[in-house]
Amino acid sequence: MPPVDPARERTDKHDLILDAAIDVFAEKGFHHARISDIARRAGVADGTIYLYFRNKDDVLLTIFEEKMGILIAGVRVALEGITDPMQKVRVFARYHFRQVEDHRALAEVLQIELRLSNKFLKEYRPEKLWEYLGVFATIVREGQEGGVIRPDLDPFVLMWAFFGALDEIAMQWVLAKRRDKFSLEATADTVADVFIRGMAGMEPTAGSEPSRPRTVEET
Amino acid sequence: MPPVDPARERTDKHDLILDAAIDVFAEKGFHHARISDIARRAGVADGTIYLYFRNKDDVLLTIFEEKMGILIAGVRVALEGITDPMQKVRVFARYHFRQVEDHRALAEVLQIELRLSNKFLKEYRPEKLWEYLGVFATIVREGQEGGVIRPDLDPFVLMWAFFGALDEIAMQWVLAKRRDKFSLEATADTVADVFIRGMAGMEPTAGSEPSRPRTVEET
DNA sequence: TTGGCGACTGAATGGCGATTCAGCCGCTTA
DNA sequence: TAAGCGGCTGAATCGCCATTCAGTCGCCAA
Repeated sequence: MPPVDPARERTDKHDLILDAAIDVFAEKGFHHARISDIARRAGVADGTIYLYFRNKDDVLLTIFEEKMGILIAGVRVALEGITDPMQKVRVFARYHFRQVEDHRALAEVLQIELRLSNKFLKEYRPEKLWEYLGVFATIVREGQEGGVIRPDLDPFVLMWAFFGALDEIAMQWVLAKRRDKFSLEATADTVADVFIRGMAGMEPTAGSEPSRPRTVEET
Repeated sequence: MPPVDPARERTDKHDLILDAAIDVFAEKGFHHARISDIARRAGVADGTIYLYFRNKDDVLLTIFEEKMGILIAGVRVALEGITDPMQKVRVFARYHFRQVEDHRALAEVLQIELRLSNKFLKEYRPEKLWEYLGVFATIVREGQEGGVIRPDLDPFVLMWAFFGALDEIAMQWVLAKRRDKFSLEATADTVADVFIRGMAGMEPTAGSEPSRPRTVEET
């Protein structure tokens, strides 16, 4: 029986190639990955990839766009219903690291390979990344409006600093031989905790509980 | 008159090529940079580069090794004589950003291009980077021993977090079209300040002033 | 003056792998 | 049954550079 829905079939192959590409890029790096490697892993012919993507760069770009879109949607859901900005910071950190943990190969590609060339960092403006980071900047701004975060701190600087911290740690985790050497979740709490204390501005308004951060060691 | 010292002459060409390579890598990216580009900019023949370096990768690696060595020596000098760990954190951040500002092309190469492939992050262990970061970890450890930094924080996690924060901000600065859009020095103070407060374990010793950080917009 | 040497040159080589495209296959429709 | 078509194939092409190496140049020592 032929595929009931050709569009569905099409989508399948598109995803099949992307997933294969994530694995191959993670394993060999973008430049050392051959189109034929991706094709073989996806179980299609080399030429088929060009029916779905303009070229090799386009494959990488598409991975970024599609996966970041999922990430952004996910973090918004994770933050839903939380009102305390400080708690939001902690949830953001945990969410970020959980994604890294659950999608190791993807994390590797995004972290290492996307920083790979001018193509992706100079010419190409990663809107999706900004959108993701913007979620954090918004948390900071809300915290400042609510009086729990010092108003003299620039939300954008904090956003970059926080993301940089998470990203660097994730990078080390990804690169580490023994992935179990340290727990990303505990680390998320440590980082969130340092930022929370560092950003805290004044006595929290009565009613919004202080949400004392837990540290890694603390029980 | 022939060069008095042949070794000196040799060194000159070695450096000439490295400096040219830094410019070219920064401009076009490692993979799009051609050996002939470097040669032309250095004013030597293509083949000459192979008299001084094993291959193209070796040129990049050498840039990293040599320049990181200078960076490490420099930060140690900058920290000399400072005893307050918190002050050291601030000086570290300022030093880091000053280097980025003063050696824009180099910063671009180290930040963007060194993250470029498995070659440099998986197979190659950047000892020099660890040595540089280790300086920060030592500051933290000393602060913990002196009782000014909470002892429950892992120095290595802090080290990565702090470096990640600095690095991400530097990256944004390097990528920014308008380099004068924000001052790296003011930003250094903001980041250092957040970390200092975040790591602080007890009432600051009398005498160490809180040093309110400036924000980007603030003049 | 000649021979030899080290530093340097830059055109030619060679390999690699992204991209192309002529054609196949299986299904649908007339 | 035949013609048409969309999706797919994968071997051949082709451009791009990193790397090589035969040869040049200037200098010195014999």
